[in-house]
Amino acid sequence: MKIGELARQSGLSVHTIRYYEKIGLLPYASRDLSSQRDYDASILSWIAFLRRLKTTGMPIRDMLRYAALRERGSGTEAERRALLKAHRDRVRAQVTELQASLLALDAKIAGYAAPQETSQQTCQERIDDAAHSGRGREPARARQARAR
Amino acid sequence: MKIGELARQSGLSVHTIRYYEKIGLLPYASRDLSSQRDYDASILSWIAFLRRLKTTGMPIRDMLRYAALRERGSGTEAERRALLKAHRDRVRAQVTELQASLLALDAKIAGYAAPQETSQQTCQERIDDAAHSGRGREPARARQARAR
DNA sequence: CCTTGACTTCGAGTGCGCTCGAACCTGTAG
DNA sequence: CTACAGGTTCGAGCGCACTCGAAGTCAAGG
Repeated sequence: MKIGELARQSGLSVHTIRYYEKIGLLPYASRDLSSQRDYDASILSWIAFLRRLKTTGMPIRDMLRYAALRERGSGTEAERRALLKAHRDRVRAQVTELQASLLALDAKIAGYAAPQETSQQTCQERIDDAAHSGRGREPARARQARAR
Repeated sequence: MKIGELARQSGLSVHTIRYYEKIGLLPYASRDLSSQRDYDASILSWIAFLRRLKTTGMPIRDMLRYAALRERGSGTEAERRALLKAHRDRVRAQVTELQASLLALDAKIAGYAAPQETSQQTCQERIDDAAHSGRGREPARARQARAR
């Protein structure tokens, strides 16, 4: 499988695949006669796993640690396992945090009365949301910077 | 409250507070005689809310939209509500995805036998993890780039 | 009077994870 | 033969969200 095909099948861009190889996330791919990368389909499951790590928020430098252990092969299982366990714990904590935030968001949304369903405006400011409590400050100041 | 105190109480750095004001996430703070920012304690709940949005992965440009609506005051409730609902849906989807990933991680970890508890090395490679399946590729290539 | 420390503005720098473009090579189809 | 679709390497650039440093102001304490 050449790089374009792998890109199609894996969902990574060709650029990203080469980038991943360069930094060591993907093993150095063997090249054919004209030095084009030739991939085995088995790489797909590794990429899928990398995607899992990525979507769960693992930084690349940690994926690199795992990838290096994998490259080293057997004898590194305990370490890989420990790495994943630590990551799993972080993900669990993150899920817990997100769930708490969901409750907070639900409450906040409920605070903004229903839009058509019941009434138009009720007790929004009871939840918090009081931006204008201060004195008359500079009204028309430029005050934008980046904010693209 | 001066900026240093707000930094202490909010957990943001002084630099970040000024940055947030500059881009419009925090309202322009009134200044005292020597043009030092003077904050009302009520800003703390707004910062706490911003933190919620941030920890749930909302990009700053979206927080800016919300902040702008808040600044405009009443009449923007429906829009704010819609914004939060859309965000909540994304967070929910993310939680679902993370939970699926947790299952995958659990399975992967289980694949790496127990470290002391049962045996030392069992059926790791059945799960996937076969880095070395190819031909003899360049063994000692430089191949590091960034990877800080 | 002088130091200290907290504040001010401004613009530049950082770390991450890509993303892109330039310049070049190669195999196949028309 | 030529065009073209793919591939190659290399280094530069980008978007995000800060983070920092320089140079200056100001009020209170010794």
